[in-house]
Amino acid sequence: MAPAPNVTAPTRLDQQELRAWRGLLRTYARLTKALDAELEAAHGLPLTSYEVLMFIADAEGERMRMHDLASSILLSRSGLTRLVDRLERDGLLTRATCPSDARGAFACLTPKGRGILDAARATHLAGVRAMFLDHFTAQEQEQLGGFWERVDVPPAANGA
Amino acid sequence: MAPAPNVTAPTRLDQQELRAWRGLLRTYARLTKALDAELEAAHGLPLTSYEVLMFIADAEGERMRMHDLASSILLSRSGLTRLVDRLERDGLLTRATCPSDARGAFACLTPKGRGILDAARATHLAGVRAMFLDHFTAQEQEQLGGFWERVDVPPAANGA
DNA sequence: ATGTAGTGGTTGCACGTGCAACTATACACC
DNA sequence: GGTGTATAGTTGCACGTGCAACCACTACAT
Repeated sequence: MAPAPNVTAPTRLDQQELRAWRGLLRTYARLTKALDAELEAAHGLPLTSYEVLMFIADAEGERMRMHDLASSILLSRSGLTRLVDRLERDGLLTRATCPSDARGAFACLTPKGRGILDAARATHLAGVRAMFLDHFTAQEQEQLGGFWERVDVPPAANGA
Repeated sequence: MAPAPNVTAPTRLDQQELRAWRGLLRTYARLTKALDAELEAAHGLPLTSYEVLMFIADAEGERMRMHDLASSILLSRSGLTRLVDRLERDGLLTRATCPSDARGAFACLTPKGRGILDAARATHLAGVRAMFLDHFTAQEQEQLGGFWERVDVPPAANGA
């Protein structure tokens, strides 16, 4: 009912803003829920556990410092501690103290962890593609990547 | 429909897939966390509570059925029950039984709830714009909306 | 009317998470 | 060498959430 979609109502989101924003929320919620369920069903592995294993597997020496791990998977350090506890209990990884810094601890992938991860990775990537990536052309994926980068400026500083 | 990028490594995401996918995860995590903190700091209102109030406020008669509310904000029904408990305790809304169906309950906005919501809405929308929407042109927002719609086909059926 | 299935909402319980406090180690400075 | 500050990781605690079981009511069939 208005010629100017954006300017009319600063106290409301207009139609396209709404679609862009709530779509993101919806998509994230649905995808992560579905992918988590899929992974859990196929390998008894929650999504967060998968992410930990994946990051470690792709790191040099198949081990990572707790701190780096926490920031990689966007989890608090305490949250990671418990998560690693569980994974260690299940034999998917072990802790090792860091030789150069006695404060630090490594989380190291075990062969069992590697095995489960390899299987889970196939499932998960297929899921990510089927539910998300395959809906876009290569060019659109590129574009999406650029979109995220734009948004990802931490505090201020929108470098013109 | 691309000659190469996708096909190379089925067991890994290629660079652009990675950017498109992990960017989504990152963006969602960062934005919701920041927006939640902002809202909490400014009005003592967690993001989920805000969403409940917002949906109710925009509904006819400023009231909504629990079930509809739950699906709107992507929360389990039990989760919503507790959330509404809290909001009711804080006087932001009240429950009312449905006259036409005695099983049903309405969640109704109170004047206090309306007041807080109005204030919170300004904060939140400004945040959403500053952190997200303003990084895109109107056309790009439109495009994003289309992207989400594509992904949002529930099970199969990718209607050509 | 009476029974049966289905739906709306709430409760018991367990789980994953974050925050703040704490311990242990590293590093800078005097 | 000793003191103070920062950092790595873990623990106590409380909170929000989902699942499954449950109750209340409706709708429909007999």
